[in-house]
Amino acid sequence: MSQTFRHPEILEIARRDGKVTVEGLAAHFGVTHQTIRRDLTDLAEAGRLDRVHGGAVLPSGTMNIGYEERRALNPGAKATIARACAARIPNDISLFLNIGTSTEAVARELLHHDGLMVVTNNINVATILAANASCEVVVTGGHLRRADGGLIGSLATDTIRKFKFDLAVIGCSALDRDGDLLDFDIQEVGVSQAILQQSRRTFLVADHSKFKRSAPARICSLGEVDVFFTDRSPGAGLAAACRDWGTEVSVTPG
Amino acid sequence: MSQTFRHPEILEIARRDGKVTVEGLAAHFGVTHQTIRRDLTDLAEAGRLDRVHGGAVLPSGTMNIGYEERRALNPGAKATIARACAARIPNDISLFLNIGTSTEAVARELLHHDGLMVVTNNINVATILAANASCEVVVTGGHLRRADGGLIGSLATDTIRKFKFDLAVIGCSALDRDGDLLDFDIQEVGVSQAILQQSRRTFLVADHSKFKRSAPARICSLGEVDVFFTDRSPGAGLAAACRDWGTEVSVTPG
DNA sequence: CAAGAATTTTTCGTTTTCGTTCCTTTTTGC
DNA sequence: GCAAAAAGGAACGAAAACGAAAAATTCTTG
Repeated sequence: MSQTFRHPEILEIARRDGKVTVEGLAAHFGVTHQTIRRDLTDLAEAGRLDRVHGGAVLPSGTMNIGYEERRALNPGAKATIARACAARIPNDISLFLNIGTSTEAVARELLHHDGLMVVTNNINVATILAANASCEVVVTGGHLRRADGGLIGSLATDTIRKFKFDLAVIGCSALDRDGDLLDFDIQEVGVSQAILQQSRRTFLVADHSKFKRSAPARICSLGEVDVFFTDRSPGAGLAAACRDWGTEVSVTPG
Repeated sequence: MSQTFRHPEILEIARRDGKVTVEGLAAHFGVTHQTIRRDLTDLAEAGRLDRVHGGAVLPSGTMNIGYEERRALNPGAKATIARACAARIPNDISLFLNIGTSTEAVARELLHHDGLMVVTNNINVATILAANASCEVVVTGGHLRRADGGLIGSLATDTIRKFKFDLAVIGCSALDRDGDLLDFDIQEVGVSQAILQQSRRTFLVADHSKFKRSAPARICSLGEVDVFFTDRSPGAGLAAACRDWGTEVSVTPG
């Protein structure tokens, strides 16, 4: 099979959106439908995509449906936040990425970084970063939470305690008015706290939908975070609190 | 390979833009297309870039192409062996599945089992079994080997030693005439040996293509395996040896 | 400076890609 | 069901890209 510039990009789009259309790709690349069809046929033959009428989709798709839907939520905002975050991550450092769609988006933006040593308890992050050959990927052990591909429990925390990271990039389920990072799962909270203990700097990535939600378990305060990447201003009260804490807030509207 | 000053810069541009064109590079360096083509050919041969018509792109990186090809090899035979193996695996036990396309096939056949507790150092197995809601999946930690999605190194062996399995289902890279299980990677051998130590019973799954190949590192002898699932008879000598060892051989032609 | 080596450019025939056309298959609206 | 519309596929020619080898240039090194 011959190679084209378009193939890798088509796969990238497919991974991002879960599907691609002949129409959309033809417009995107400025080529005819026939050319796109040929590309999709090639990729399908190589088993990289499943062909459907009008386009193609990712093969198999074992992942939880709810999770896929959640991932499709705010893709633009998430990607923008992730890009801003990735831009502040230097090459050649050790890095932790935890569970969450936002951190997965960061992983996707790190595909062209060099010399990273990434530890993660998120099986999706591991799969994404496997594509970056210059990146060493370490997976913590743990019980697989099928809702989101997270690895949790004592196996995960034990492994994390064996490392010391230059930087941790974490997500959370909710962020309340007091500036507390919250999560639904107490086990995941334990993992997150272990991460914070073992890292020199901490970035939080969370889009504005997290402002409104609530969750039962407290991870830590925003004050313990070095930079908070989001897509909308968190409100006057929280902004003032962040100034006091010395927490930088990076707002990049999607 | 000739070392021109252009090579590093081409790679830099490729990493920045994700791709490079013959046209663009020729203009950038002020040389002819032919010269750029030679550079790209060199870089592609060195595995630093993937050549495409009109230029080159960053290596696709995703799970080694060789792995995808390997998975596509003998799919029928692998599935048949896996089915025979899965039929001998009871419900409600603890189970280890290690690295390899054959064990992945077994995982696929276990999707309808009940109450399993599966530990694996294979990220693909974890993804496959995530679809089985009645199955608890535990992932060992470890360094991600992008060639096949395996998790290896001391993190993996340490985690394995924390468990005791009712059954281990393992694959191997090669199986020689003396009945020794072999592998290419010494680290993976360490993991496999740890698995054998921690499990009460052991199943080996290996299609006949493993009979002809060789590999440098020895895992163990077939004698330490309880049941050997394959698709062709391993030959008179080995069959006799298995009888002596008390190793059951299950041949299911694909 | 000159011979020799290495690299680049030029040239030219071959291969690949891509748009166009025409027709078949699948989906959709009634 | 049936017909219109959308998508798919095969074939062919023009244009672009490729690769090999000869010719020209640049770079060593004595």
